[in-house]
Amino acid sequence: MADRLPTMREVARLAGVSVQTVSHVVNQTGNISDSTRLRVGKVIKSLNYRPNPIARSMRTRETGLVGLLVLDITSPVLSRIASEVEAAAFSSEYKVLLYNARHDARRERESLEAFAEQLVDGLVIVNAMDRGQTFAWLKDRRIPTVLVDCLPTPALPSVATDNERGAYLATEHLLALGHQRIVHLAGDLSLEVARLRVEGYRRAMSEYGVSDQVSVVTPADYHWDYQTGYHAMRQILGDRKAPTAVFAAADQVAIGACRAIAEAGLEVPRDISVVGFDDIPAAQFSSPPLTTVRQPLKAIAGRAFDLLLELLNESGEPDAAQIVLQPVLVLRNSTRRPA
Amino acid sequence: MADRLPTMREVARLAGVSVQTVSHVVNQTGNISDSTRLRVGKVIKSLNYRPNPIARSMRTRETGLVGLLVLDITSPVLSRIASEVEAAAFSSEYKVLLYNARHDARRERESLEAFAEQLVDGLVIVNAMDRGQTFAWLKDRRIPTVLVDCLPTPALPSVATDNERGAYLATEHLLALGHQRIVHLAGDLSLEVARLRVEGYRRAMSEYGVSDQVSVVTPADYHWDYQTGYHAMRQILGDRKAPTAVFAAADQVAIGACRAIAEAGLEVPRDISVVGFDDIPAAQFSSPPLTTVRQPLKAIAGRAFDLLLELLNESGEPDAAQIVLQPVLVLRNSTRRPA
DNA sequence: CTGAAAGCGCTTACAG
DNA sequence: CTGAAAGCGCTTACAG
Repeated sequence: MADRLPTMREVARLAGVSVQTVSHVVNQTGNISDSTRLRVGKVIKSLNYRPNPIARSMRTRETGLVGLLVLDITSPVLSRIASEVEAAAFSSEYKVLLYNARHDARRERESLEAFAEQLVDGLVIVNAMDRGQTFAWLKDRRIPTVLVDCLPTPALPSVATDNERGAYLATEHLLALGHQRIVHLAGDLSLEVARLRVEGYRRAMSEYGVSDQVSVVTPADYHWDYQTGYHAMRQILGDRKAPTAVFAAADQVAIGACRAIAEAGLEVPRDISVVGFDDIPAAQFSSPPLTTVRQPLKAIAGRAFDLLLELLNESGEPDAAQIVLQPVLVLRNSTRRPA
Repeated sequence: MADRLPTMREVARLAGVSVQTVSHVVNQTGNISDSTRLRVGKVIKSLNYRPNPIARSMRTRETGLVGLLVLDITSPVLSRIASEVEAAAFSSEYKVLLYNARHDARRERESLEAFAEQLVDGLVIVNAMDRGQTFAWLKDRRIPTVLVDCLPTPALPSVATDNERGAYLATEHLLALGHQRIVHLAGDLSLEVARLRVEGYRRAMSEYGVSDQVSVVTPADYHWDYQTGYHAMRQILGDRKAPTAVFAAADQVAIGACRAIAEAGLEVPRDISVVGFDDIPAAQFSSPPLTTVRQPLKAIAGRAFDLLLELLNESGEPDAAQIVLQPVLVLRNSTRRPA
C-alpha cells in the first residue's frame, strides 16, 4: 500500500484542533462548539476520513462483530436463518463473521475454538452437534452466546422450534388419515433436532397404538439432503413391503424420496403419502406440492439475535432463556388416505 | 466482564521474560532458545493465553478478514459459492465477514461503503448490481477486490461463468430438438448475468433463423426464485398461444414454471419443454428431473479466492485477470421434441 | 539469544 | 468548550 489512509491525527492537524476533539465530533460525545464541529466535519469530508475500526476496538474492547456458526450454509433452512441473523445484526450495526462447519465435526470444533480469540463480541450457534462441554467453556470465557436448534445447555440461552411437536403433528396427520405403516426417514442423529423429530414420531405412533409399526431409517453419510431421501427411499422400496406413508425429517429428504417413488413407477400420494419438515421454498413448488411442517425461521433468527443483544448490553448474568417456538403443519397435496 | 483475559504481558511476567520474547515464541519469529521457548509455552498453556487479534491487527495492519458480499445468501447458487469461498478462506487462515444484500440496492451500497472502513483485508463481490463507479472507488482505496459474476470492470480481476454461452447452449438444445416458439424467462436485468443469458438466447434464436419468435419475459418484483417462474408461467399460459418450450434463467424459475404448467393440466416435457440454468441440487430431483446448464460453482469460488490471495500477497499492481469458466449442458427429462 | 523503545490509531478520564 | 496524558495489547526494528 503506497499511501496510507488519513488518520485522526491528520484531521486534527488540518482542522487545527487536537485528536480528542476530532474523536468527540466523530463519536458525537462531549461538548463541542458548533463552529469547531463544522470545521472538523469539513476536513473529515474533504479527506474522506473514516475512523479505523481496529484502533477503536482496541480501546473500546468491542469489535462490533458477531460470529455465526452454522452446520451448512448451503442448507435452505440454515441459509435462511443466516440471512435473517445478518439482517438483524445489520440493523443493530453489527457485522457477522461466518463460520461454516460443512457438516464436519472437526471444522466445527476448530471454529468454536477460534472464538476463544475474542475477535467477536458475541456468538450465534445454529444446529451444532453436541458440545455441552464446549458450550460451557464459551460461557467460562464469557463470550455471550446463544444457541439455535441445538441441544440446550442450561447455562446458555437458546431458541428452537418445538421439533418434537412438529414431528408429532406430521405423524399424527398421517395416522389420522388412516396410515399405519409409516416410515420415518431420520436426519443426522448427531444433531439434537433430528433426535427430537424421531421422538415426536414415536410418540404419535405410540399414542395411536401402532408402536409395532415404528420404523426409523437413519441414513448414514448424507446430510438432510435430496440424495439422502432418494437413496433411503430406494432402499426401502427394494427391501421390504413398502410403507403407505413416509415422514421425512426434512423437506429435501422428502423431495428426494418422492423422486425415488416416482422412479419406481409409484405415485405420491396415490401409492405413498409423504410429509416433510421445514417448509423450504421448494416444498410448495415440488410435484406434488409437499405437505410439511413449517418452521418459523424468521422468528427463530429474530429472537436469537434479540437474546444476543440482551447479553451484549447487560453486564451482569442474565438468565438463560430457553425459547421454544411452535411449528405449524402445512397441508398440501403429497398426503391422502391410504388406498 | 469481571476478569480480563491474560495478556502477553502477564505471560511474560510469569515466564520471567520480556513481552517481545513471548511475541517471538507465539509467532515463531526470531531466535529463541529451546529452554525459554518451552518455559514460555508452558505458561501460555497454563493461562490458556491467546494473542489478542485486534492488537495484532493494529500493528500488522492486517485483520485476516475477507469480506464476502452476496446478493442473497438464501439462493442455492450463492450459498454454494459462499460455502466454497468460506472453505478456501478457512484453509488460508482467513475469516469471512458476510454481507448479504438481500436484493436491496441500498443495502448493497451501504455494505460496499462499509468496506471503506478497512476492517477487511480483501473483498469478494458476488453477483452485484452494476456499480462500475463504486468498484473503481474500491480500487482507489486499494482494497483488494475480486468480482464474481458481475459486470466486469477493467481495473478489477473477475471470474464468471460464460453466461452468454450457457444460455446459447440451452436455447440451441431446444432449437435442435425442433422447438421454435421458445420463451425466455429472464432474471433480474439489473444484473449482468441475467442480461448475458438473454443475449445467449437471442443469439441462438437468431442463428437458427427464428428471431421473429424471440420472446423475453422479464418478471418484475421477484428474484430468480420459484415464485418468479410460477407467476410468469401462469401469465404466459393465460395470455397467449402457449410456447412449446421455455428457457428459464435459473433452475428455481424453471421449477416454478413447471408447477404452473402442471396446474394448467399440461405436462412437462410432453406439452412444454423446460430448461433451467445453474444445476442446483433440486434440479436433479424435481419432477421431471430438469435439463439445465451447470455452473462450475466450486471452481468459480476457488479461482476467485486464489485471485484474491494473489492480490493480498503481491504488493504491486497485479494485472486484472478476467477469468471465464465454461458451463455445461446437463440433459435430463424436462425436454423433448415438440409434439 | 533476549530486552528496551517506539508506535499502530484510537478513546477515556481529567484538568483547565 | 478543548487539550495533554495515558494506555488498549501487540510487533518491529534495533542494540547488546
